[in-house]
Amino acid sequence: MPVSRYSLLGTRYSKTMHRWSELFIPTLREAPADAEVASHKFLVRAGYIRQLAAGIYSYLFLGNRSFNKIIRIVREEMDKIGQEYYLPALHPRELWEASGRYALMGENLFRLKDRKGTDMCLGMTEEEVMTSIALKELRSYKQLPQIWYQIAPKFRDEPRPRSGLLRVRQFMMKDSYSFDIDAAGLDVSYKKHYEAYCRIFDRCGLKYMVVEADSGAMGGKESHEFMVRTPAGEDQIVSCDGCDYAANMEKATSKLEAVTDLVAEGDGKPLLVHTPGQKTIEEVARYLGVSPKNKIKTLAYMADEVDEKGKKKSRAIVVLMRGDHQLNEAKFNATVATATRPMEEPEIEALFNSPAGYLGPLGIEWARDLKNHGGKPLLLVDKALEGRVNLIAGANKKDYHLKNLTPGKDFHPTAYADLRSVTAGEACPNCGKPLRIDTAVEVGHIFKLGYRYSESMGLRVLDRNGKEVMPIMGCYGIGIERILTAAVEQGNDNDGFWLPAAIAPFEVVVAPVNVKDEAVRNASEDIAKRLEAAGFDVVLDDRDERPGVKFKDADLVGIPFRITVGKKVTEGTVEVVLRETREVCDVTISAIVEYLQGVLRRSG
RNA sequence: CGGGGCGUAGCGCAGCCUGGUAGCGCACCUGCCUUGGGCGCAGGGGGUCGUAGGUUCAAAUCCUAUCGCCCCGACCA
Repeated sequence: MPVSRYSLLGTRYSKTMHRWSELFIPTLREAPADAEVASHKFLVRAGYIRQLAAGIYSYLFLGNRSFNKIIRIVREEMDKIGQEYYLPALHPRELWEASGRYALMGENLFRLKDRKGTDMCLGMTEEEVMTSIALKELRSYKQLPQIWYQIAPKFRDEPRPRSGLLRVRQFMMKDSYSFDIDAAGLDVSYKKHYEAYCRIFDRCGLKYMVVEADSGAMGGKESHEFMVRTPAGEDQIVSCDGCDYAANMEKATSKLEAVTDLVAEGDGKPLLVHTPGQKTIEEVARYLGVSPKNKIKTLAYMADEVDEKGKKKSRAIVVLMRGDHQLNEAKFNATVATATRPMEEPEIEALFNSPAGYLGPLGIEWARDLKNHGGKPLLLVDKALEGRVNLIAGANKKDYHLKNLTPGKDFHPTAYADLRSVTAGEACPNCGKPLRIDTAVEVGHIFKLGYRYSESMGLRVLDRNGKEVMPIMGCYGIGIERILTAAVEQGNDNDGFWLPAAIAPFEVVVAPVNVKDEAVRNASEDIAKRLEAAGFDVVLDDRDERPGVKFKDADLVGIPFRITVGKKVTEGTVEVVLRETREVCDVTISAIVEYLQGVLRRSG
């Protein structure tokens, strides 16, 4: 069977040759006005999707075919490492309260009531459901490890759905969960996912990169994101062309060039200097004739917390950065493990006894420890300031700054932490070459969860000594429509897009130039049938349309190969057109199957 | 949630300021014509002007409310 070729690609959709004239492929000459990004415009124009509501889309014939091909690849690879489940999307409130996420997820969780008035919600992910199964069923270390997954719709009431399929409210997700007896086991499950994900994205034809990611405030240890570079993306990733370093902005670091510290003035003690009207870092630096690198930027935040009794309390958190550096709020929030907001003017006055613009770390009693802070304000200092001397900061007095400030000597930070956003061109922490920053779409995420759910939901098994232990978990996600979206973003031009053959709705479109010409028509039918028999997903454009119409549609809808059947059939020849390069090649009709198999093998 | 924009035929838009017959291009239907890049000619169908209320002799147009969609920001295990 020539189908053996398909063990290579493994994407054959169904054993049916489709005739364009009988299909519903509503292509549009113009994109809807509200589409901004390329993938959104083209998927609508190509008749893949139609919008139902903000962030909610219907998949038409072509879209669904591509979608199913992606799912098939994901399923095949996941089946190699885990077991597929099918879990409900409709969850009882209690389940989410058990994990503490009912409150945590806030407005992003879709909530509804059943007829009896019972609170329900729509699943955003399935940690709770999977863990509850594990909770009821897993008893012994002998049953571990387990990897369970599903491919099912997820619901998130996003504050702002956008960019077509990139950020939506209902989407298809492959989510899997691993349960291991110990951290070493989790390492294995994690690695299996890492490798499976690489195979999945490779087979889907994506040019992706794997970046170190922040595991957030969830207490996880290790996390990687699978990213596809595209200007349409919402994430920023930092990477190095010189080595394989790559991380997202929340995690990225860089090697900083050494800074020349100022020489102490006077007796070396903090020295008050008059800086009338000079508020910004730039103004002060220029006024004093120093570089912003020798200045301290003082940022004031509040963490609003609610204690067990429901009482609100706010804690002041002050951050010191090098004058020319930007605070990364994700790093900051991860460090303090809570949500924060900038201080308001009265709060600044209350803590510093000074107007904004002249803030500094002196004269305030800071907490000694991040956890046991005793209600005192926290002073977090960015690592770039560690070891620096004779810096300049605000004096907490209008129109005055202080010179000769040395952290650890003149004031005592609660903690040093990496709080800085890397900027493009800084040196790679591994090899020193300049770093680049790109926007990207996150198509997959693997994450060592740890004991977050085992603990909150009370998951225990007996180990080989008969002792109760908490299994350790990992969770792993892939956004199905994001694969499609990223593929479209990755391959498009003015006329449309081309998908990698493995995820294209059809691999080949056979386009007879004139269906009223009997020789052309017969040859087209013959070619389409032979390709179909050889295992290709093929569509025959048998519409009685002018060639221009067929070519335009073929260019638009993402099919990677076109066979144009025209006058040259009388010589026994047709044209094979590669959509991506527009390379055209005359091929003998009798050799067409072998030819395409060869092309596919090279491109696939 | 803050800021901005838009809802008129399937799609893209004009008309609104200055109230008085609802229009254009594409798509669609019929016929003829044409057949290697959205061809041409002729004829034709299709719109509660997002919704509700108000002002007016008269509202797509002015006023109020409301719903929806898009963009920027905030948010995003």
